[in-house]
Amino acid sequence: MLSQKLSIPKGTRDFDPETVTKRNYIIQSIKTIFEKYGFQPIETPSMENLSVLTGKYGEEGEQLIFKILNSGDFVKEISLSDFELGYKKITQSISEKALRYDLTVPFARYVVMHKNQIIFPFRRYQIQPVWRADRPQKGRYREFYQCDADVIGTESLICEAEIIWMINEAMEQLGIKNHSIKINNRKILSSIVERIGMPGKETDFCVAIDKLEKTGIDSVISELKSKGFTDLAIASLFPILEIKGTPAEKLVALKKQLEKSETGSKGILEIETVLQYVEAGSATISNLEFDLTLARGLHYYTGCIFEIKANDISIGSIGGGGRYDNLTGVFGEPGLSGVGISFGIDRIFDVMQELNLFPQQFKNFATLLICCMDKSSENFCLKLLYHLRKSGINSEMYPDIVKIKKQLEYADRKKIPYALIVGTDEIQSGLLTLKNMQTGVQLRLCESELVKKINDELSHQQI
RNA sequence: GAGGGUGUAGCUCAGCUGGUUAGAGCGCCAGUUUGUGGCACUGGAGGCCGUGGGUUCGGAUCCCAUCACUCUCCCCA
Repeated sequence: MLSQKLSIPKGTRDFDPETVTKRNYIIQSIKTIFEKYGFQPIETPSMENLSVLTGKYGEEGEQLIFKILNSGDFVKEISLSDFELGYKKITQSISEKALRYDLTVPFARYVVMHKNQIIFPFRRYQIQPVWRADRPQKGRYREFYQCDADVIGTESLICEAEIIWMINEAMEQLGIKNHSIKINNRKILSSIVERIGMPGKETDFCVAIDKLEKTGIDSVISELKSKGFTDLAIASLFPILEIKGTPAEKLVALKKQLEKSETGSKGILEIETVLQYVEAGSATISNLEFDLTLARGLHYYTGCIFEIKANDISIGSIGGGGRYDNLTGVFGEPGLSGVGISFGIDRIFDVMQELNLFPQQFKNFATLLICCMDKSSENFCLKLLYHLRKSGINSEMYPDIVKIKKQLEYADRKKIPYALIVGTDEIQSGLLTLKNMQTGVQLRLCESELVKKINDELSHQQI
């Protein structure tokens, strides 16, 4: 045992080469789709001024923000009386920066700060880690990546439709076949709350109803009761929640229930329009569900909301988003409407890993290993190495003069498909020994034949 | 914030109701093969049994505390 027990902070992870390669595959796939839809990348700092983040995520979310201790003597500003005012007051004086909690709020800040140079409607994507001081568990980390794409500066519901296409394309590309894309509308939810006579209780309602699928009707009822919903209100909720069928059927039934509500009708029209747009541009998306119980926690959503679920794995949602009418308002720039989607790539990774959806050929990086037999052959090998790399063959050379057994074992373990054995025999004859590690077959070739041979075999494999 | 579970070799774990040198599989190293990997065989290294205390003639095993990890709920990606 080593002298010290090393560890990393709870909820964080080291990634080995294979894992990073797989993650990059996911990121690259999503990035390609974002760009295909005309989204442009931005990046923002890992840390924001604390004041940018506070007041945006509700009380629960606020607790989960990782704050950064001020540098230097941060104690000198604190007086004894500050202590009596509690930790919140102290926090203000010892921490003025924090790690970003999501990508949407920093994006809103970015939009306001750069509004004069941005071309609206602004389509941006952003793929960066975020941090939450949450308690880790399955599928939940304290450091994880989000892949966000948002359009800001238009109210057009075409953007919602495009987001649905993108989700669909991403799931298809990654091979997550059994998934659901859920859509709902916050306006519909508010009008339901209104209709059952509980205005102002929207947040409580959303939080409770969101769990319907997971915990069942009884626990939702008891949660609503505990939040002060009357029996009458709960009873009048049933006809609405019992609406079933295709999205179109649900909309018809819901219309009857909410016809008197202006907000409700507007929400329904929005959903209808989005569905119509989705179909106008492509065939029906069969995984798309209109789910009245979808609520989503973030309180800044005001219109359509989305969620992506992988149905084979119990891991929570693998992505979500929605429309927010006034996100930049808190930064002094009202009237900008936006809509966005966020993919949780760490969860997507877990899902793909469990379902074995990653392509197999990820394991090898180098295509060829030069096994150099003796000190006097080194210079010859180095020259060869240079030429091979220049010819586009990913190559490495075993850096020490050790037994060939050891060098081949190295190639084997790293899944390098070719070994090139070079010693005095090869140098004298000019014929190099190429070994195919999979078949064990060895050939004697000159250098130009070698390059051709490898390129031929590789291109065959890839087809 | 509330509640479970688990800490023994690098990894996955066994070790029953306390009993002498703490085990297995996999992995690692070496050899069988002085220029040939995977397979097989042979040998080897590697453990303050998470930490501290208690009960006992005797503790990996029982009791208490503590720390770490993990899972569920809350909330979220």
